[in-house]
Amino acid sequence: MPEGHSIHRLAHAFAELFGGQALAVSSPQGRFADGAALLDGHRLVRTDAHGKHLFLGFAAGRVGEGPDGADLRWLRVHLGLYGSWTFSGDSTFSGPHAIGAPRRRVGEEEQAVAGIDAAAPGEWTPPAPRGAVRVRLLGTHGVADLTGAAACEVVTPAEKVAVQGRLGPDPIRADGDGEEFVRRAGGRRRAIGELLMDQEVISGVGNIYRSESLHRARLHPRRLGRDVPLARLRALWGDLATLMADGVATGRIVTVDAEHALDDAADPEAARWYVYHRTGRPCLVCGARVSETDMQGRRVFWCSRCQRAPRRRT
DNA sequence: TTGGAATGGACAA
DNA sequence: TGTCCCTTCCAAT
Repeated sequence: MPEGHSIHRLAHAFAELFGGQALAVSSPQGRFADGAALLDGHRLVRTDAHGKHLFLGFAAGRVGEGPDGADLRWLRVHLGLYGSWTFSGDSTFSGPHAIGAPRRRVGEEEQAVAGIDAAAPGEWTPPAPRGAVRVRLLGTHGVADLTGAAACEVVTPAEKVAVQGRLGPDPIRADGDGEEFVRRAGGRRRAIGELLMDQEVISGVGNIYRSESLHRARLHPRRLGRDVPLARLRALWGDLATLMADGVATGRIVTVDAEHALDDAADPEAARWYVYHRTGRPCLVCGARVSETDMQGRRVFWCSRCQRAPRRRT
């Protein structure tokens, strides 16, 4: 799935494209029909993102049926590994684009959906759903279709709070607390490569940011949390905050500093990432071959020279 | 035509 | 630890 930066971009996109509008909510696929009925005709009034969870807040009352009230109905969406949102709309919509599509090809960007021309306002009609669309949100000028999500449900404000309470600090959020990350990761007997992927320790980090931030920090993925000095954990948090904020701004994960970027036509990924999906290729910093191993069912990459292996414990 | 793999995670044993 | 779920799409048959 897209990592945390994409979810924050989605929260911004929904606020810009649909904020304040009463939306027609449906489930073309049918598997979310009950949830869609709870939201249909309600105004989207808030959006939020925490880690990889997207929250869309709808006013409790339908338009014209009494006050909105303080209570919101939140649509909680977790894209999982293959979920995606696809947007399209008229010429006043910010162009048809998909955010968070499954990235079959590594390095693929958020891309415009081909073959859809922007229509003038009033002449636009929503396209037929493509694929198994779990939820369709239809506004005045555009539509957003959700497919493949691992989680999609309507929750109460209290339930939203409960979900967030289980999540670790998010480096992208204003309330993201680096010291909380240090507390949750420091002293732990688990590998730092596992801790970074544990959403209760830090939320929003995915498989690319994991390998890349550890390389930038010169930390081996198997180094135990308790063996990482607190100052280096703080630095790791700070670097992730910078990298992920950049990801929110650009929609791309780019972790290679300019001084290390290669202009190699045979290896276009070389300009973006130090080690991710670069097994056997030279490290951009030292030239040693990039290594790969499995860590809890996911691939993790590192440079065997820049990131020294921890001493074995028995 | 089939089958992995893809930037996750919940749950059972 | 393993299993399962959700969808897409390209490489290998």
